[in-house]
Amino acid sequence: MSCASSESPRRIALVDCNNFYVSCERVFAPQLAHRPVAVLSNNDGCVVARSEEVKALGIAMGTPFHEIRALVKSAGIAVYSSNYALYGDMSARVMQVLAQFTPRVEPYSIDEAFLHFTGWEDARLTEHAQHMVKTVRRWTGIPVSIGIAPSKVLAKVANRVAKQQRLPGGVCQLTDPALHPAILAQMPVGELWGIGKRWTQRLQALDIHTAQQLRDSDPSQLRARFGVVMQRLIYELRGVSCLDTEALTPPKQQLIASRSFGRPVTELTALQEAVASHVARAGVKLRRQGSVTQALVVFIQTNRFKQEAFPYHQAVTLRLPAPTADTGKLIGYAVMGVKALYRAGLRYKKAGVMLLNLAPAQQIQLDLLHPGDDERSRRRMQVVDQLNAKMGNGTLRFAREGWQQPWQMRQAKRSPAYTTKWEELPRV
DNA sequence: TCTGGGGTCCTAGGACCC
DNA sequence: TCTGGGGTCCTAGGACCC
Repeated sequence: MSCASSESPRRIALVDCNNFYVSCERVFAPQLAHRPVAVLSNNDGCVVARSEEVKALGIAMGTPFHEIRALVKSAGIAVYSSNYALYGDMSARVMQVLAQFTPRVEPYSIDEAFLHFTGWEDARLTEHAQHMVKTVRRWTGIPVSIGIAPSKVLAKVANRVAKQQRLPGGVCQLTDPALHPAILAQMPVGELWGIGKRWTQRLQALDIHTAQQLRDSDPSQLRARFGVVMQRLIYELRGVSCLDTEALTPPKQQLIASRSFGRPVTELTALQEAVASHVARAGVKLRRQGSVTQALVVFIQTNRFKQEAFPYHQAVTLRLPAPTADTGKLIGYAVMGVKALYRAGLRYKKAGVMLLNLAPAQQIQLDLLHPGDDERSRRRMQVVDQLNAKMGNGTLRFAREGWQQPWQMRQAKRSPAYTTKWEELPRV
């Protein structure tokens, strides 16, 4: 196992946007401040973001929306469908502001980034971070919290402390090891970054209940039981940085595009349309990162929550004769895959595709019998992508994606794409 | 009626090779 | 009568994350 050898100790800040999706909605709807606000997952299925007021009402992350309809009404909760055009754009703005404070920004998710301040004076870090919090708020409208520590896992812990205890300026600095035991002893082991449900149960069975107890456990013993990931986590808790600190996000190795349907789908052609449109979305992502794919997985499934007479959940993997980034070719394979999977008489709930074995378009092995995408194909896809980027998604699409698309997901309460569509600019 | 979508890393075991 | 040992690659599945 390779952990950081000690030159100067690492200083890692985790910047996390508070209730990110809710905060994005509030930026353009100031009347929502201090009101309970919730944002739903795709298809308006589950609650995926909650304002503090909603958390106080006892609504858990991931609660199915239909379970809380009554409460939504009685408590006057403002509910929104997910608006990824807005959240993605706001995320990019926040990251851009953060980049002004250090060149080493490592985005981790849509609402989080690790920033590297190794070599800075500890005495100046809190103040510097507080300045970041203020600047992000002023320039984007998004509130953030920051945790600073010698490792990523401890930076996560610090961030949680900053949020929970509402520390001044939204910042918690845990660079002094003397502060760690008291805080880790208060923290249930299951709330650590990297410890999920299963591991929590297994750790508790070993009488390890708090983060401090895990920190004090024997790393090699726990490695034998849980694997190297757990060993690294223990070192991270001890302030020894073991996790990668890559500044560059490497290209994805696989891409998934899938959706639940707004209502059950029974027809083969409708399933093929839906899958074709998922392929088109995956294709855009594929080309954006300059990759080609060598294998395609298609899957369709019935409603897993329902007692169906015939629960059906099947996938087929298609190895492509030559690597490609051409949506047209991929759709051709995908609709064949759907046909092979399709059983008449079932009510399908969800379908999707995965692109696997991605490789850089520049470095593919050439095959005399199965040449890859030719120049015409590349230029065609380039035109499609550019046009859709300029005129809006779906402006130019493949006929196989269908026109009416009655299977589209529900999105009844979506706010406007305030920042990415001219027609939807906010009026002042 | 209604229950999201998109990722990563690690490990174990089988196939195959020398 | 006898039937090794070690390496690599691939895949499936399990764990985790937001």
